[in-house]
Amino acid sequence: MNIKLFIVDDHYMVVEGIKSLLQHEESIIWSGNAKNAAFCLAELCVQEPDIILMDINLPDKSGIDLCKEVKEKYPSIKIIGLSTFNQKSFINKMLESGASGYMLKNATKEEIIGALQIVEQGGTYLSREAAQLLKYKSEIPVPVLTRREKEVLKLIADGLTNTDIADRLFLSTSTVVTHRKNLLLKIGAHNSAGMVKLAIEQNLLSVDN
Amino acid sequence: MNIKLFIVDDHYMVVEGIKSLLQHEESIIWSGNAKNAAFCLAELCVQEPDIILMDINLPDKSGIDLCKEVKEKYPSIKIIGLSTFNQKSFINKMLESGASGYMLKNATKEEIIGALQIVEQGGTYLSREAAQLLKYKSEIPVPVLTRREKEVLKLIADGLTNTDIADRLFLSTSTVVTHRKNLLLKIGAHNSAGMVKLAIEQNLLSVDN
DNA sequence: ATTAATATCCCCTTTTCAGGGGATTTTTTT
DNA sequence: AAAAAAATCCCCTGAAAAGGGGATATTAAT
Repeated sequence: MNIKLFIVDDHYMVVEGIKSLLQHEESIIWSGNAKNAAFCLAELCVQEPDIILMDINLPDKSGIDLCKEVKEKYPSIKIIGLSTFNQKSFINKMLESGASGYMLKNATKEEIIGALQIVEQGGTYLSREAAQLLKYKSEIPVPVLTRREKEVLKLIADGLTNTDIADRLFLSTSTVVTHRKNLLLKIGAHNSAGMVKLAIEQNLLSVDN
Repeated sequence: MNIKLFIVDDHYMVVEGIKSLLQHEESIIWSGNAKNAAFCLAELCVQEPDIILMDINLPDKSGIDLCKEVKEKYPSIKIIGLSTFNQKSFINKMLESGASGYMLKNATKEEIIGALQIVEQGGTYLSREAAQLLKYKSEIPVPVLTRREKEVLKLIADGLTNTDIADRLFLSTSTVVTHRKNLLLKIGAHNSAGMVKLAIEQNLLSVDN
């Protein structure tokens, strides 16, 4: 069974590497590649592949959002997330967005081919590392924060006092304190300093880098 | 002038991609590749390349440390850091460790070749993004923390109180408070919550993920 | 040996936060 | 419409942090 493969990744050397690794595989047909989400969507109008290897960090849109969009418009296309990050939150988000797999960029040629075959047959592929990560951390649920809680958390992490935050959000200080308490409970921290770190680790908060 | 090129990266598709992109370049000779620091060092005993493209996140040792080690043992080998991260701290550390350049994995074939030529001629290559980053943020020096400050910072971020930290480190609470004040000053934060986020952004603190 | 940097520790005051309790109103979900 | 969730706001208390000042001892660099 031939698999038409498409790659979305702004890392040319990754695209070229996969092409090269798979060039002698007769069951895999090169469908194309795109360096960002927009080009990918434009290409899919012309020709639908069977499987997309999709980098999760694209320059113009997250792979997670692109995955959702592709699955809505082209439900039969299967998607494998591709990343250097072995983080549960990314893995979960990709799977929840409709991806059929998650592969790290350290995958060997054999692993790539194996993943493609599993996914083409309707299965779900997780790299060894990804599977391991989900196994050990599956008992620690990531808390669900309300919209307001997220706002307050961000401002706490920016170093604002309760009074500052109240002014910023046009609230009473009491309200902010309540949100802060709820955040501490949900995130499982004893104080705000510790909570900021945990929130970042749980991907509840993003950092500039 | 022929350049003997060696690559250190655990991402097979990256290695293969670069090989494939450069296969028709007559001035570039394939010296070899290694998937981690140990294999790299073993290969260098046998044959010295002119330039090493070195991933900064290796499985067994950071590229920064490997860079230092290689420059000490083989001063004539030139090193270009290779990464998906465009972060000032990584760039600075690689350059300080003796690297002659920093390249992102989104580099085109032309950019790779250009980088190799510049570095082979004794210059320093920075990708556009890296150069841009250093330009705009060059006025914000990353603070240098003392050994003790780093210890205290870590424990603050773990959510410990001053008293807890003092007990942990066998110090007076006053001492911990002094370190905490100095950290706030150095990192430019108004309180501990904000400081934790800034410290992570400035790569003064690492997070589990 | 001298100087500079780091580490250690203290005083005081004020501000801020965290813990515990409570409630009503508004919005969303069923 | 009813129930659930979110948002809002308050009371009190004590703990903790932040701001300002100071100092000496130890270690590292010159």
